[in-house]
Amino acid sequence: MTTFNPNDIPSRFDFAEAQNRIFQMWESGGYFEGDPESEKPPYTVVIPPPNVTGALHLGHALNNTLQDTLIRMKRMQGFNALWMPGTDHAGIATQAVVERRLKEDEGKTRHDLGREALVDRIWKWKEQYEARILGQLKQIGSSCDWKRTRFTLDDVCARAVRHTFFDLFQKSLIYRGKRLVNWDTFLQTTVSDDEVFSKTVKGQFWHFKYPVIDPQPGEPEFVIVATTRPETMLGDTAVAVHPEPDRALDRVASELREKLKKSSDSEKASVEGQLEALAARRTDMLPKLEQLRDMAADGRKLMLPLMDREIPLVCDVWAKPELGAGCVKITPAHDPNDYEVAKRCDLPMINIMNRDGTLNVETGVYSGLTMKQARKKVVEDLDAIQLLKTVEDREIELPQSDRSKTPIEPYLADQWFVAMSELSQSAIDAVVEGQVSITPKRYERGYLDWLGEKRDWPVSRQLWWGHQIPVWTRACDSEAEVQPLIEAIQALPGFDKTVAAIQLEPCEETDADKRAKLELPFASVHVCVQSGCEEFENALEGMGLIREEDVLDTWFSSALWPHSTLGWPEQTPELACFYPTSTLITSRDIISLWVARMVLMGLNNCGEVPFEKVYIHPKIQDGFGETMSKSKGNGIDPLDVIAKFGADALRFGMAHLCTETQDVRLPVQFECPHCQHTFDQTKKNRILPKVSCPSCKKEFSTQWAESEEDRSLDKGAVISERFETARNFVNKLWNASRFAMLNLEGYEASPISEDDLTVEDRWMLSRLTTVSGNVTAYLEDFKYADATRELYEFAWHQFCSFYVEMLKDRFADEAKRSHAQRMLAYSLDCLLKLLHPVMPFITEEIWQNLAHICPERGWAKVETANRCIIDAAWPELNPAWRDEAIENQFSLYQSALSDLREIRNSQNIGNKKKVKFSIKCAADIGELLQPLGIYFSRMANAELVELGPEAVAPETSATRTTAEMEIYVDLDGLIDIEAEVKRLEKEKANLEKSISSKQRQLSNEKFVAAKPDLANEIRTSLSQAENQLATIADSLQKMTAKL
RNA sequence: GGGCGUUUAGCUCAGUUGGCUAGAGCAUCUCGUUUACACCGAGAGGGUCGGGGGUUCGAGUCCCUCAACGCCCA
Repeated sequence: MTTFNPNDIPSRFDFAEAQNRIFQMWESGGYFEGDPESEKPPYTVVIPPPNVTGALHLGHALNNTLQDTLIRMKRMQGFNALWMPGTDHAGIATQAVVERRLKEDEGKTRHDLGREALVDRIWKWKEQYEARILGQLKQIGSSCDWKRTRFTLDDVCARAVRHTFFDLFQKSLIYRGKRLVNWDTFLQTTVSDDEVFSKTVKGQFWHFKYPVIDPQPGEPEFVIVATTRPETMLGDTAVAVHPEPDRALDRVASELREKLKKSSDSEKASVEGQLEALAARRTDMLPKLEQLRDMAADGRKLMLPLMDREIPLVCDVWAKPELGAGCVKITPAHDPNDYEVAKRCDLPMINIMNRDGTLNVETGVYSGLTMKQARKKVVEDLDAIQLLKTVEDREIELPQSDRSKTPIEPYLADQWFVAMSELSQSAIDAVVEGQVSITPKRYERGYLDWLGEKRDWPVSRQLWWGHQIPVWTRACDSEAEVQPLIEAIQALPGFDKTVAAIQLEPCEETDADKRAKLELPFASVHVCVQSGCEEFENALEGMGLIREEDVLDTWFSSALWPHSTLGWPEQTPELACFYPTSTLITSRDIISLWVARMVLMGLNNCGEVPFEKVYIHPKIQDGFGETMSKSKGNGIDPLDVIAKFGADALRFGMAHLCTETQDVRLPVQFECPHCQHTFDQTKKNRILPKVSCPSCKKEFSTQWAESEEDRSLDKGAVISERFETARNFVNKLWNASRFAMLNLEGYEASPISEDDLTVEDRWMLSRLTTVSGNVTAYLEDFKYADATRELYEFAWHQFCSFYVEMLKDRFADEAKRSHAQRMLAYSLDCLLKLLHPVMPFITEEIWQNLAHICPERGWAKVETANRCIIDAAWPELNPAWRDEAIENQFSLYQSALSDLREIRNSQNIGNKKKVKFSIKCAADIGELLQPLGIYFSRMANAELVELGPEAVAPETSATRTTAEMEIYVDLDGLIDIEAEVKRLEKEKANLEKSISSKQRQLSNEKFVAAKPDLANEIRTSLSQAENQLATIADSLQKMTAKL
């Protein structure tokens, strides 16, 4: 071990070297570990598990910085802190990545591999990427208890999932039903709504004629319907007309008139045109629409062409009388709106599609065709029998799968649902009654509204990667089969209510003939099996029950995260100690998907809310106000920021941006790998595979580089200059500490008596007390920006710029040296601790360096410093040290100092030239300033020659005034009269403005009557300002005379 | 379409319950290497607080309205 020598400390913090070393020291020292046996009060945070596939982005950096800052403060405050880490298996996202890779590298689909082999591959992928993402979190400095790292698909979580599913199944809160899903025919899976994007494409709008069966005299022989998807007509089960076409047209017209009032001139013509068209329509079409409505009411039926199926004419508001023919064909199994109509009108739903997107047996001769082929044939066939009326070109919105980039087909499928009514209510109550608080409070509303809808939660996903649903099913063709089957199951060895639960799902189709035709069973028997009962599962399979292939929605396992990670359903010591957790920190887009579901699952499984507080942090956008994403090319990799600025700067920058109301805008720059020049990213250059540096003109590659040539170029980092401030602050702190250590030679710890404290010592103690109190309160309230602003201001502009500067004089004085050293060590100690939660690495490094010279610290009481800052005690200073009088005294000094410096600047007097000055002020003010008078010399190279009521202005002087003082700088032989006159004139104008505004206020009788105290304050400051004005006017006159 | 939020200096943001001449960082300009730090120090310039209306003795702050932008849910 080398001996520590402060002279060896470099002038810059080598964060790249220190970060890994320090992190390993913490981790191997067990500092991150929560102890379930501890006597200390617990404080728990569970990480929002990042997707295993994803690389870390700045949103993660922000999210984890905030969690780490909080958990580090709590750890220092003496809590038994546990930050629970882990990753999410992220169902479709992960499977899609691996499948795409399989396709690209080997030209295979998942079906070529089979379920087991594919899942095996995904696990391997997961191992690789999980290590990467956890490594990234560690680089940020996250003090998670890494030994406890969980994965939503590992054994512990799987047991919790299975246990929960079984419990809900048994309570009949899980059931199977039909639902229209977004079907990706390429991946052959459902896709959630947020994985569907809409694309505008050129398409056609076909108008068909459906014959009316037995039209009454005067009634039309055909009904016209229009569609952009002709092939879906094979699954039509009705045609709808509006029940009140007259009123519907009126409403549209009145909406248009409203719009006309508001619209600009350019829009007016188009709206007026629409109104006219509507009026014409009312004349032409309304009688026909009303007739159709009456026909529907009368039970008229239509003949569905090509299929020769009778379908009803129904009334429903989904039909839009203002559009097309005013009638709409209803295909319940393949259109979300039609699905709703079918539910309202009790229509049959005919599924016409196979899982691969081809048409099924329901479509007769069209069976086996793709949608595209079927479209062509349907149109041709209709045309052949003269039922195709017209075709028009039109732009249509086509839903696409975000994963496979292929069109989405709406599809009716068997799905498992969680019944939400009771569960939602419990989660609503938890927030309404205050067991869970959400910060900022405005997010409560979205949470409550979403839960209030109590929509059942579809939890099946047609994937292979995930928790396979633990239900075994057998279809029974007749009623007679059901009871014997159930009895046989109950008679199986080991059957027990704790092992298996049975549900009977009768077929929706009650007509036996139809069931036979559609090959539907009479009923399905579902058996849910608890975990760890493989023999029973085998027995079920022996009886012909087949396990459900679908897996659960990822959010199902995420919903259990706060308790599953602690070992539930086992009653582990961890669960007893750390549940409910304390705080959850996450982003707003998953409040309903994740936060709400955790609350209701926590209540269901544990009987207690999963966390007491939820903090929703801002989202990060680029300089254009767009969300950052890899697909836009504007995503900043936190590791690039760490490489350039250091982890502490990244963290401080993040926390500094984290304000209450605003999302965070972070202008994005490229950094040239050749010359390190940084320049703004634009919407143009951020999508290029290579960019040339405007400074050195050399080219570098970006994330888009694909060609061999582009990829051979060095890659440019995507960063943000916004972290410079934080990096500079890190450097400032580093150098202030370096200075301290260079001056602490011969340090001896011993208590300082209160009587020996100087004014500046008392000021520092007062400031430390105030700042530590504020920072603590801010962090407890999630006011990260306020906390970091306070620390920045204090550390830089008070501790460094004043206290350390003043200590320099005291170090030079042998008699004062030892005392000054002790005060410096003490205040630096406090400052480091306050900064540690936000800037853990540099504070740990300085802390341990400091320990080499000052192992014992403190002013009133001396104690041996903790070995590591990470678990040093959080500063809790005696509130009695807050001293407003001292802080005011200090600000007098500061304002005098800044006036002196301003005079130096405006008079262009070099720093090396010593000046003399006087301060004229009341006697009591003079007494306050006296002890600080010596510091004018160091900080402004100015000598205070006279102080007090008797002070007079020298013959040639520059004058400044404050409310309490007049400052005269003797400028004999130095003065730039013109500059001084200019300055005085400006000052005079300012004062006059201020005075007249005060006078105006005071002459306002209502104001003086309403706020007498405030009026008095203004009177005082008015008289001060008038005095200042008199002084300035006097000086101005003298100076002008010399011109 | 419904809900939430934002609009303050060239840029990114603060601005408590309405109250004295609206603040910070970066950028710009001027000066400066005095025993920590040029990733530094001192100073300066720069804002009719998105538009309009209202309440009030007094509005960046409260209310109404319009506009633009962002997010969430349909």
